[in-house]
Amino acid sequence: MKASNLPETSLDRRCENCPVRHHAICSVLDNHGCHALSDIMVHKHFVRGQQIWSDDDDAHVFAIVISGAVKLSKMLADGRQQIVGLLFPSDCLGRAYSEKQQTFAEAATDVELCCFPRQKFEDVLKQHPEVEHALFEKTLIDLDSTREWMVALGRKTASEKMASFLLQMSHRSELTKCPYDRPAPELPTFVLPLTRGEIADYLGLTIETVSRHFTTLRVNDVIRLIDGQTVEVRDPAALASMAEAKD
Amino acid sequence: MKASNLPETSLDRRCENCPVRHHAICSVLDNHGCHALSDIMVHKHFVRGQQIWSDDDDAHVFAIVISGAVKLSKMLADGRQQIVGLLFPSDCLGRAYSEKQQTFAEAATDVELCCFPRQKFEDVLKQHPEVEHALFEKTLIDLDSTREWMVALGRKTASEKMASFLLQMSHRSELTKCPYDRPAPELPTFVLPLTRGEIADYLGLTIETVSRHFTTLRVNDVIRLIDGQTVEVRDPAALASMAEAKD
DNA sequence: CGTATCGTTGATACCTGTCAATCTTGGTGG
DNA sequence: CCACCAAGATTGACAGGTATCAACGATACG
Repeated sequence: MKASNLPETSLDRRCENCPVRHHAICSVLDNHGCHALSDIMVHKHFVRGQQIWSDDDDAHVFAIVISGAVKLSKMLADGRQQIVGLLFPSDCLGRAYSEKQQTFAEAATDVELCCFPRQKFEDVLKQHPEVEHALFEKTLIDLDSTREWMVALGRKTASEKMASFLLQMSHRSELTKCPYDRPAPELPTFVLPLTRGEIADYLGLTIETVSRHFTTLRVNDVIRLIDGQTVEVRDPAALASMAEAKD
Repeated sequence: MKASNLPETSLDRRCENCPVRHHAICSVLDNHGCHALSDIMVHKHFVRGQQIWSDDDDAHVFAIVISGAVKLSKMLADGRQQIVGLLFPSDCLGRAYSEKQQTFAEAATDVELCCFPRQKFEDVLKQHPEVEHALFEKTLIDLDSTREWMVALGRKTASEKMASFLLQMSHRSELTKCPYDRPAPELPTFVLPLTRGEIADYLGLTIETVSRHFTTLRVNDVIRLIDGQTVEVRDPAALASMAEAKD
């Protein structure tokens, strides 16, 4: 799908009502200090598959994910692709202090972003060191999880990668659920934000291998595929043990 | 090799004479401001193979690499290992703002470190925002190169990985050479800081595969192995083209 | 209802891992 | 000085996991 340089709607949404107000880096600001950000903020919507920026675009935007999922990817000259990061609500999007983006960014689902002009955003970072510090800590956590994923890419088998991925998605979906929504112990269920091809690009596998392992997990009753995108984890313990050791 | 909790010599070295003074994060401080760091600094030596900290150690040390190479790695329960980062002079070592290390750190060669107690180092970061900013920018660069390496782990073939690794080592060695040392155009030559097994753990391959590809590169006259650890790149262009596309 | 996209399944090939033997190198001690 | 040994590196034979190529099925959409 094609990118549009000037994406769609621009809502005037108040920070006080923002669903990620208390989880994103702006949580270190009080409502007054938050004006520094809200003054330069623009909300934008992207539809599934829409490019947010491309590899060699100038890095003139910085954003916070409000809803949906964004995939960061890199490509080799011959088209092989690797997804190097998945971003969910409250995560930050964009490379501060660089003139160039180093990755592609694409909406994996429909996405709502809180966007800032990068230059102005960096001015805010300078004026509000506590925001820069929050962004720094988030970056350190990103680096930790990126390194964790390197172990999967370099050392895990296909089925271990699949199990690790499904666990990761399962945990991520728990975070966004309100605990009061699930009073009783149910089986973890979530909607995959990626197609089979994207999962393959995330795991360093092919579509066919991903599909085959979905089938294996299904026939072994570890998961149930409710509609191809919706996964119910029927045996969380099995999935967890598969993530680190061969079955 | 075993770790020693209190590594060896503690030199009293002046920052002014430090070989990484103008490349590490302390370069943003003038000689006066540098006292904040030098007051809490201790130089330590580690021999090749010595553990600097282990996976579940408390993160009570932060350091700058002065000489040598450090490998950061992660392990799976069954012993499979993945090197997630290589650190060279002027690079930073240690996880700020975390109580726990998330990786192993081991001296890949004999190493000299400029060590700080983490808590005191974080105090310096608080008092000198320009140092925290420098560390933040270094962390962003780390994240960029980590993501770049994910592409290699997930999507490149063994020979592409080998070529990428050798190019990376070649470029890194150029950085540490004084330009005046090599007035004439010579073939790039460098000493590998890693054993075959460590290279395998970095590339997500086995020792045997690494060794076979070294042999292939040698018989194709792309590289020359001077003594097993010392590599002369006889055909840099071929190496560069191998790094991204199958031969 | 045709078409496009995505996903599944099958047959086969090949790259890399595994297992094992041999070679090289460096260090140690008789 | 040389024999011996340990660790690392190389090479070979073989197996297996994943990629590749291809066909088919499912779903959504106009």
